[in-house]
Amino acid sequence: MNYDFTEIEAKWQEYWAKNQTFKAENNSDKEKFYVLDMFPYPSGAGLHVGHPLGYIASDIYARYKRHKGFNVLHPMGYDSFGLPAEQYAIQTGQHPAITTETNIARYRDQLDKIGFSFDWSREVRTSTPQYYKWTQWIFIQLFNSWYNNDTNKAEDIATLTALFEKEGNATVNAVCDEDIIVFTAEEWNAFDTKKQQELLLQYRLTYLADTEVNWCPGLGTVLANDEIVNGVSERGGHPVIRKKMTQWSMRISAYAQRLLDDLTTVDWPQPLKDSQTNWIGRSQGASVTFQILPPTPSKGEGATPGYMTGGNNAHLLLERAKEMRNNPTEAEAILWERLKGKNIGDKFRRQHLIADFIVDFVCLSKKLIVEVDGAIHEEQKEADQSRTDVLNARGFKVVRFTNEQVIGDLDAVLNNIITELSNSKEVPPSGVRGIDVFTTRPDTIFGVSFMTLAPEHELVAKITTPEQKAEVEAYIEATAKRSERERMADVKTISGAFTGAYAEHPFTKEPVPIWIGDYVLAGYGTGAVMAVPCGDQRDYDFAKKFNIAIPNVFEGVDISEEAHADKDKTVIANSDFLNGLPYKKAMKLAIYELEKIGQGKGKINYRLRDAVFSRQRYWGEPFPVYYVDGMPQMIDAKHLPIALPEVEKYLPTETGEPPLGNATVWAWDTVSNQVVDNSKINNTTVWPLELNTMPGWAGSSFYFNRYMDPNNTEAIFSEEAINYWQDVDLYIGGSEHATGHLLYARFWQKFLFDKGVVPKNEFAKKLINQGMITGTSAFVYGFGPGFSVNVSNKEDLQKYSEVLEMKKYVISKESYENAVKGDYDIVVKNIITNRIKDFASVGLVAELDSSFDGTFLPVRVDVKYLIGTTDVLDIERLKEDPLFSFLKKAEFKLNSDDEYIVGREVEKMSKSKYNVVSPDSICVGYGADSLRLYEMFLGPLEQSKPWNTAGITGTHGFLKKLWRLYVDDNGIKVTDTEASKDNLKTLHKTIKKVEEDIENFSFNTSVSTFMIAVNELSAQKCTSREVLEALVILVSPYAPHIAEELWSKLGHTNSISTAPFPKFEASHLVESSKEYPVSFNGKMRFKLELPMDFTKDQIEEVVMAHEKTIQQLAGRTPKKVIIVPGKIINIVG
RNA sequence: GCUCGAGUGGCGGAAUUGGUAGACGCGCUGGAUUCAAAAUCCAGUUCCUCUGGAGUGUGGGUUCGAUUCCCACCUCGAGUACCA
Repeated sequence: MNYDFTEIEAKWQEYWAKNQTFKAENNSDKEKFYVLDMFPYPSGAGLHVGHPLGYIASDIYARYKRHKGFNVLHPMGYDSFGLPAEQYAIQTGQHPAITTETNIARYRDQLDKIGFSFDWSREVRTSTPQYYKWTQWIFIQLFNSWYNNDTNKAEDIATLTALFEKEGNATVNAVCDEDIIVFTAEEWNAFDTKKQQELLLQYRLTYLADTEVNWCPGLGTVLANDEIVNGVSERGGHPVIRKKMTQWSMRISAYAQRLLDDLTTVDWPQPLKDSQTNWIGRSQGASVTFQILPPTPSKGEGATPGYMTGGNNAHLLLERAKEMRNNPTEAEAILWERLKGKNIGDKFRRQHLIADFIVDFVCLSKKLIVEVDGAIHEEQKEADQSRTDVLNARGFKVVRFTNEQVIGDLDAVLNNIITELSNSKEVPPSGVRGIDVFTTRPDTIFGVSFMTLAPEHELVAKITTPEQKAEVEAYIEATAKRSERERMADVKTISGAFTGAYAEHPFTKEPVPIWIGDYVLAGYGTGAVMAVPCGDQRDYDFAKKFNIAIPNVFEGVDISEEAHADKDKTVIANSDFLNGLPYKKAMKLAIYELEKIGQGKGKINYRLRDAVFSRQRYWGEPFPVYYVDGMPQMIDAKHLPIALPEVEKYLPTETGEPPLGNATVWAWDTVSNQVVDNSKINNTTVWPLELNTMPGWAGSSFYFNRYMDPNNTEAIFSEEAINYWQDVDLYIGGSEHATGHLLYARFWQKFLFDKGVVPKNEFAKKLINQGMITGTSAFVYGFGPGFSVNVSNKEDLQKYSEVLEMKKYVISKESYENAVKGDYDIVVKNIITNRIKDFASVGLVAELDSSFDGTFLPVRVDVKYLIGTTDVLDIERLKEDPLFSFLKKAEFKLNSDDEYIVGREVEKMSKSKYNVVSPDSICVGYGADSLRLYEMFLGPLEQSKPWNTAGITGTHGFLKKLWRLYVDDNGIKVTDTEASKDNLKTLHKTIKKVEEDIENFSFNTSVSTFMIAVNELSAQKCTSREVLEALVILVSPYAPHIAEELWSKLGHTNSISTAPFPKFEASHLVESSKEYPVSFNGKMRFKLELPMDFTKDQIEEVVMAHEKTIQQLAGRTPKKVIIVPGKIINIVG
């Protein structure tokens, strides 16, 4: 009986499916064990052999744990919302749900063929309403929560409103927006509902806000930071620009510290932890306020600061303002005649830039804006209102007059303006406000010799002096033009400009010049730094470039060449009260002193930003949100799920709204509590629904919990289920999820933990990153058109290309390698000669052009055209493939065996490199068990390693050998004969090693161990049931099909999957003698068999008398003899 | 640049607390079996100036003894990108 893997594997896969062998019970007396694979996105390309690597490892572990008596949860499902299906839908019109369904079916088919022990009754898909009902549910929970810093956890929003009602927000210690206003309980209670909702949004854990987002025009959506790689989108590689949009955000920053701290409590790979630590980017230091000095007469000629009030786009609007000034309307002209100079007591300016608006007239000292409008339309009113709001926010009062008023009754208008002017208080110069900076080195505060603001900093326009205005504006314009990518790529060029303004050093009271420079990022900290050139290389370089002083505040440190950024062993000098103190003490004291004068305090800063949660896409979870007067409202959880609506097309609408804007049935009826036709929107009971959808990471941030009770329709999961399964014991997946999925999932888990929904603060105890399997591409080496030919007319040119077309050559790798070195072998020389003859035959004079480097060209061919597992190319089949039609006429130069051997090179496995090997073809040729063993055998799980199909004959051969140990031509040959000592020794050695290996996730070495065991037992001609029955259980996690088959042949009627793992007994490994290695000066020279119970002295006696020892020593007397009984003998001398 | 990981035969890799470097497999070579091939089995396979010697990226160190520990450097891979 031969090992017929095809039949065996089909048989057992059917058996497992039919008997639900791997169904996990939520009620069990057994100890639980949860093994999880990272959620796959079912892509259209299907699996290649690299994908199942992690699945095989986790499956082995899951099966092992079942043998060890655990109740194992080992589920699988699909993260099925996502961009590729939607992109495909846009191109073809095919509904993404259909594409997704097809892809999943293919995935499932491939997975089934590898024999995984998944509990398929628990399968989930993020794109089904039954699943995303709970994604929406969690979103609502986040909306209804705020983060209380005092209790250090998320709490229901009701506890916050209760506080507001009682004592306002002054005493609330919450994670919230930066720009909150302070209000009392009375004020809160007096606010209307809309105002209250607005204020609450600043506290909610998911909130709607205007945020600078990464907008990707190519994909028509915003992207999270982790979805951008090198300044372009991760998917598709489209450019990304910064844009301000109203978006849902997740207040993940509230959890920054806990996400960092709890990394120490999980057993995850260090590089992964490092990358999260990095991403969170905690830095401890102080925030320090520098007062801005009023301009001194010598510097500013008495000019009042605060003249520059433009916003970020000032440089673009200035031209327009000039133009408008030159072309005033009639009413504007009349009014300006009366306002200009100081005709009515205060100085007015016209067509002045404030924020991003050009206002008609402004009195800066009184912060009064006068606007003259033409005919007023309804829409214009709305726009004007929002403009007024912005200006009000900047402290300006806006009065409006119509053209008619100005022309008709100018005096009344002027009186009105004079009244407003007298009402408004004198505005203090902006100099009294300070610049806030964050620094990690408050100990070096006496080394500050300048300050640098980001060019985008809002203060820049306010403090720049008239003298410096032109330079500063030119610089801002120049940096604005540089794209984000350029700025990132070029960190060497130091640039900046002086604002002309000065700040006051908090301790020395010395003036500190304020510069702007693009090495300061607007998005980090406060967008401003106190520059300490002696202690920071960037500040140092900047100071050198612009000739700014570099005071040294370090004792005994030379800073003539570069800054001294070291903290340890640094002693502070030239720093008043900090003199002589080491770094840590100086830091504490500096903060203490800053606090004393009210100009600073200790602060911890995080790089982690709140996560943008809106996507302008169709194929994602809809938000359970509708809008009343522009304020978002949650739909009650009992009406979930809010199903994704049907749309005509999957593109943004003509007005630029997200694809859901195309839906005609997408409004919320608050009476019937259902989604209704848009035509019913009446803004009283029927309201518009949210048009954005959720990002890809929403559904994958809690799926591991949903698997515990995936079909529950009443709750996200039952309490019994979550309390039994608790968390994931082993999580296996790729390292590419380090800062995306794994950070967001931890965030949601902590939130759900705070809310008492889950019992564990972290969802996965142990995590392993499996390495990549790379492909081995196949190359042939073409001989290109490296000839210079005298071509004088069109006809010649025609002939020239005909000759080139007529014959193409593919040379061997050796010929190629020599040829590129300029060393032409006989084959190449012949080709050249023939080629020249060919040209001559049509009357052309040709000559080899050795300077042309495309003469010899490696070309990738598909690895499926290699014969068997060899490197021999099947030229005929290759030539039939239209993809390789360019080789159709090529003449392949064969070797002496009449074969063409391709060159191989290791590269990433990808379709475009023609090196993809699919698991299906391996299963057909060698079987799933061979594939499983081979994937493990390739090398350590965590490392990346190249795939080479040829090697699979090794594990396949092993399985055949294993089979023959149990079965011969007459069937099963196992007997009840007693096991020999050697049999037991081999068995128990194997049990010990395999158990240790699995526990250490060292699967490659246990495959070797099996091979050794089978080799030994075959040599011993072992037929003992006792030994062979144990062996088949050991092998079963790795090669489950053959194990089941042999198990049943051994007479068992149940599945092997829960058979108890054999118990290791050390007694079988006890040896009576040891073959000692005898070394001389640490080099092993010969071996010596000695009894185990020999003492050191006995060993020394025998060894010293040994003839080989005498020969080695050649008369010398050893200085020392090291003997470690049971280990080694080393003779020194 | 910074952080992390890795460098061992022709190839994938093994060596558990510092104790026989190259297990196991691929490939290759030779042999057996066969009309022949496949399959299977047996033997060999780190290198060299080969009764000996050298050798785990390079150079140094600690040790009786180093792939393993320490220092410096080189190469490759991954992550990150002016984070104050």
